[in-house]
Amino acid sequence: MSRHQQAPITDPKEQFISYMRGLGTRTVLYQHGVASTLGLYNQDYLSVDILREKGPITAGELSKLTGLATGSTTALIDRLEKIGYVRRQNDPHDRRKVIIVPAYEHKAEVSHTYHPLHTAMLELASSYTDEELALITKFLDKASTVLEEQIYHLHAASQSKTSS
Amino acid sequence: MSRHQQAPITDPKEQFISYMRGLGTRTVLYQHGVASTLGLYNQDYLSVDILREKGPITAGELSKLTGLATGSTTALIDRLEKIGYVRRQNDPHDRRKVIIVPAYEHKAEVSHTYHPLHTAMLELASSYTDEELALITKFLDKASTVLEEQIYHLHAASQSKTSS
DNA sequence: TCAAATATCTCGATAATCAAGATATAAACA
DNA sequence: TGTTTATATCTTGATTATCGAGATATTTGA
Repeated sequence: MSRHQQAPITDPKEQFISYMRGLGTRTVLYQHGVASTLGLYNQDYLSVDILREKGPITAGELSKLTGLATGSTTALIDRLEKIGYVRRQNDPHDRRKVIIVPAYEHKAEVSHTYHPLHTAMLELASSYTDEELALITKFLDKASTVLEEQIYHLHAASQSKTSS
Repeated sequence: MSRHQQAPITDPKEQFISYMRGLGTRTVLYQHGVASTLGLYNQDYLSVDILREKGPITAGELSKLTGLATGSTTALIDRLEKIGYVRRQNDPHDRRKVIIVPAYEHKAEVSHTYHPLHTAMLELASSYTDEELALITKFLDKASTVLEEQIYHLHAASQSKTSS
């Protein structure tokens, strides 16, 4: 995906931001591609990704994180449960809550889709010194924190919009 | 979004990859949040993003990049055209082709959603020396290239799967 | 104890998306 | 030059994700 002819960015910080955006778009497209490869809808694959990171969470938490209505989340979980990617479990502390437990580790096709990017990223990491890699990793951590805050504010804004 | 209790990652390269994944998930969630704020479907917002980077492209190219069927792409373009985000233009070199021209720059609400993240990223960039920022920017460039290659391979695989 | 709040699922309506097909145009071939 | 094949985009009917409202069960707070 080539960039069209805009005014060339000369400020290093603006250039940095432009590359962050480019990486963002490719990330989304990559995830869509993996979802399609696995025969999953985009939100289904995103949920797999969330569960991979967070481990077992409630249906309601998944609904909040994905931004889906609770009914859509139920349907999504049904789909994932049907193909063996998750299972539902009762919460012994709160009988209203349903815990969604990831179960896709046993699914070879899931790790199979991760593998090529994993290898390519290992190779990219290998091109840096230990110090450089540490700097980059720390940067990724900080960038993630920035995005989390932005996501939080977007949600807060839509909450207050809803109640007004 | 906190990480659940996995075995702590000790290898720096594996840690790097883990943070890349975390950033990826937040990126997708952030984009969904912005789309929702703008009242756009996720694919609509992604298309705005693609057009922002690539400038005017044909309907078919947009279909390929988003992975949407051509009919869905037509409907998507209809929606964006309806709210003034894009306009259709004939290609003088090939009368079959329709060029999709971005027109959302005039839409204040679009730049308004970019603004908070832009500011936060400027601030993050400011915490680095010139050399560090250059290293990070170059890294982002390379990571994007890796993702592009992976996207390409995913598409190639699904093409060959289709024709078999 | 009762009322209010919370969690998840059910349900009917809306609309995105798919695949097949239609139509116009361009490229390739005889 | 004319015909056949390929390409580009839109149309169409079917499928299904998603929404918002509502139902039911459980928990919390007064």
